[in-house]
Amino acid sequence: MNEIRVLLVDDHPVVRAGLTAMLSAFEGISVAAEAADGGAALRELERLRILGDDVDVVLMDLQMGAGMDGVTATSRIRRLEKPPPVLILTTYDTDADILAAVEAGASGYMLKDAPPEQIRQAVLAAAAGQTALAPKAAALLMDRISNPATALTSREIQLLELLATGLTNRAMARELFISEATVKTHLVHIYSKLGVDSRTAAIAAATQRRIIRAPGQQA
Amino acid sequence: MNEIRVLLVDDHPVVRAGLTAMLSAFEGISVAAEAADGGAALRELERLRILGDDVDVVLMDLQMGAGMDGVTATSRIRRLEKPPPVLILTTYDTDADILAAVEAGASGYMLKDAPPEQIRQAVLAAAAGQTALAPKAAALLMDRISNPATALTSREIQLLELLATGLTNRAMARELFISEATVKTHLVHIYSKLGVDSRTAAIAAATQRRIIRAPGQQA
DNA sequence: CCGGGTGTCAACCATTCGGTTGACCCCTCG
DNA sequence: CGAGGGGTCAACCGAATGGTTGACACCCGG
Repeated sequence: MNEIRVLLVDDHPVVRAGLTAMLSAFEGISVAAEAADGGAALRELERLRILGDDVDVVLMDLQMGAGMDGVTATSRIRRLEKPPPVLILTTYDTDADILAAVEAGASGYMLKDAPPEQIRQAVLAAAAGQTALAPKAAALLMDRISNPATALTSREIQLLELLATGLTNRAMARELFISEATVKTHLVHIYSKLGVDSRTAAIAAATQRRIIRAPGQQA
Repeated sequence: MNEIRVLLVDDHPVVRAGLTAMLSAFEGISVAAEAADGGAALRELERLRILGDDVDVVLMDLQMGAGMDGVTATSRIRRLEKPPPVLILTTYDTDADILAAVEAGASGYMLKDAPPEQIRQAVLAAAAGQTALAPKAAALLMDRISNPATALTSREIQLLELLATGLTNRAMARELFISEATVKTHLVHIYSKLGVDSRTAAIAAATQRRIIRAPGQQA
């Protein structure tokens, strides 16, 4: 059978080198190209397509130091014609990251500290059109379905992230291009879902449950 | 001349593979051993010493999924007899990370997104007993020396910790057996020292600089 | 002994925040 | 097509917060 051709997207040369070494060591997998950010990834895909030389799986990091981030890149890729499956391979497993990735159209979510064999399995699954989820990611999505009442929407999580950076309602409104009234509405919903009654308590609860990352934990 | 022998400490197999591939490609550098966390690193060092086969540089990640973290491991290593230089190679460049690493006795601080050549230079510098700092790390240390006026009092830190749990001023006052007025006074001082102007921003700033620990952030 | 930092407290005021009600649009799913 | 959920917005009110000024007591070190 044909080799599975992978496009690596990660801003760290070290990680790209590691994945290249790791994946190339496996039978049936080869690294077709690398990119340091989302924009470069899209250009690579375009270039390879012109060569009639498509990739079977995109292996994408979420956090990029600069340029287009992984979520944006994933949704862009998924809007191409006949898009390749995008397998997220990242460091974190917070609700916010997982949800954003899945909503962007990722077909899998793996963590970088996974053993090589698991990463290989995930690449094979993605190439076959299946999904491969890290346990935390799978659990989160299951919980979403069974218990959507206490689940925050992605918009609410987005707000929560801004909240945790210390922004005022007005600043968040400007950031999200919505009115201050809407921000307050969202906050009320967030409070009730988290069982708190103030913004600081919401931050505490959200970081505690790892719904968001504590500020400073992020790139 | 002799090869520079490196001990890799990183919890991600992917990163270890990448560094091994990258460093081995350079003339004069070889990877003597790998470890997945601080404890394993110390055991590796011990083992290699018994074999009379010391390493020249320890390349250490700060964030470990489990086991001894990089800062602890660094200070332990530096307390050995004739300790090898420890070069931090990590993802983040927050104040707290850099300061903790330097205080633990690291002889360098590099970021994983650095180009291979810079990493090579840093390893060579560390092996030669010199220091190698990423630009942001260097800038931070300079700033610390010139501007130490941002130190919080222990009472203020105490308040900050309560603040991060989401308490109101009244609740903090009750907790500390002081009046609400005093709480507000402290808060104003905290704001000015942290360069913020709201409680949520104070939490963000304080967790970012690891003046306090984010609630529930222990992994 | 006095200056300065720390911790404490009070009164005041403008702003923001928390919470509610009600409303509209859009999409999806039954 | 209708119901429901998500997202958006507005107006309102009481409560909390932020910001200021001024004050007092304590302790340390010059």
